[in-house]
Amino acid sequence: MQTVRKDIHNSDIPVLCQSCEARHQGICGALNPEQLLALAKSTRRVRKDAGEELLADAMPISSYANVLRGVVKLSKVLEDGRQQVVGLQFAPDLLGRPFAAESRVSAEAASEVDLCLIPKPALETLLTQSAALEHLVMLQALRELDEARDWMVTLGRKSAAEKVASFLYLIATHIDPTEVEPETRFELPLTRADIGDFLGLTIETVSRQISRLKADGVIEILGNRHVTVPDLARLRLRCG
Amino acid sequence: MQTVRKDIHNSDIPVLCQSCEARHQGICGALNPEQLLALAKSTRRVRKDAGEELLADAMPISSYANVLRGVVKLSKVLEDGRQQVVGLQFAPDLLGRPFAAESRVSAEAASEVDLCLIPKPALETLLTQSAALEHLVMLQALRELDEARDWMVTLGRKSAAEKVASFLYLIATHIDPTEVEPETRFELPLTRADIGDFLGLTIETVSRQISRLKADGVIEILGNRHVTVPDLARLRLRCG
DNA sequence: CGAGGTTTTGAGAAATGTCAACTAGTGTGG
DNA sequence: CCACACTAGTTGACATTTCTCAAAACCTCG
Repeated sequence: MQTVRKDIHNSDIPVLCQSCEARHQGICGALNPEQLLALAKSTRRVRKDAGEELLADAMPISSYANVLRGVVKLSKVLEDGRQQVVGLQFAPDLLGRPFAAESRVSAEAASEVDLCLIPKPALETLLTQSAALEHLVMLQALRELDEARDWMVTLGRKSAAEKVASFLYLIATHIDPTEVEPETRFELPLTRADIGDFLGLTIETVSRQISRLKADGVIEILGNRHVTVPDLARLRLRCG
Repeated sequence: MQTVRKDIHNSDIPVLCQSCEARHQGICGALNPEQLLALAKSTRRVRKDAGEELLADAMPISSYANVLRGVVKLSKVLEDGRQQVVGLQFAPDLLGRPFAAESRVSAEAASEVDLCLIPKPALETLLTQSAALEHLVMLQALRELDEARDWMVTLGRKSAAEKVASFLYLIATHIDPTEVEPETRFELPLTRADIGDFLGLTIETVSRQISRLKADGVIEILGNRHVTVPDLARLRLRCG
């Protein structure tokens, strides 16, 4: 069987890629061992601290990157400084807009993140060679489109209370890439300011709604960031 | 030269496709004459009136469709009935979520529209055969993602006045698929209720903001739908 | 011309934003 | 290891925006 053969011939697979999330669920899963080996020659693993800028709006892109750990915040800024977070990326998403000379968003490490940098030409060469890879990239784009549209409903039609509940639910269901089940305990990867920019609310309104959820027993909070959700269904009910 | 040859051999191209927008700027441009001919055998042109439902959320999809004329409204509805328009499609967009068994949005003709229906299996067969076609479909998905993210900024961070101005600007720049320049006179393809659902506002707020733009001389309105924008730069300024 | 639906306008209510003060974490240097 | 300083988060009072409900005006179409 193919899958067994693959495991037996694990030595074909670059060491760094062997346990890599991107190979199992991310775009590298589309590559055969030779392609993976060729790609691994030009990739580079880097760790970024929370707050570091990864990609600036309207700046030329030199690299794509697989998100291996942590959360990346994608945002757009109006001339007068108003900011909107337009997406979050979790492992094993591919970071960077394919087939564009420059980014249309800015990307920032929301938490500490590990990235696998892929030089732009390396990925684009592979994309022309592998229809399977291009297909996976398209599927990610379609998934991000679905997520963006879901979020538009939250931004346009939900109350502040529903927005905050929706955000917490989103994090619970996405924070752990290896786990299919939502998490009941997690660290918030975003500051209150970031949450506000994601939800189209002020920092104060976010804080008040979190306090309310806490008072109502829907969530527990330890320190500022550590959240426990005793009953996910109850949180889900608050999402509108 | 390829392009000249193509024009000389126009007889290879199905009659209905010859003047079709989708062949020039849409996804059919990726097909060679044989593929186009094969596809044309199973496509069907239909006209839909404003308000007709084209695709229901969570319903199985049997067809894709090229939008040839008019405006299609994509929307999502919350359990309690709150609605959010998550996108508008203009000619020559492809309607329908590729590689999904069911739609995640509902689609409705916002104005009278002409569609070229493509049976799901026909398009999906072609997609596996033509990397060029899949590439165009991906580019449309990426463009829609960019548009969705732009709109998230409008939904999350703009005032009601800026939202309405942004909407009018969007229509002015997209209503005519053959024209690169924004239009200064056009028919609004959406009712006030639809505009409200697109902007996350009530019908009354939309109306008030339109009245304000009219009073300020930024736009002129004849009847309920016919809009003239004497100075697009002035409208652009109101978009925030 | 009239009926039905759509749009506009007004007045008051509710939600969210703003500004300011206060509190609680977090990290650093003695 | 503790104390201090700094940043992030919370809470309160008030302002502003947007929503809600109601009525009137306006189109569109038969």
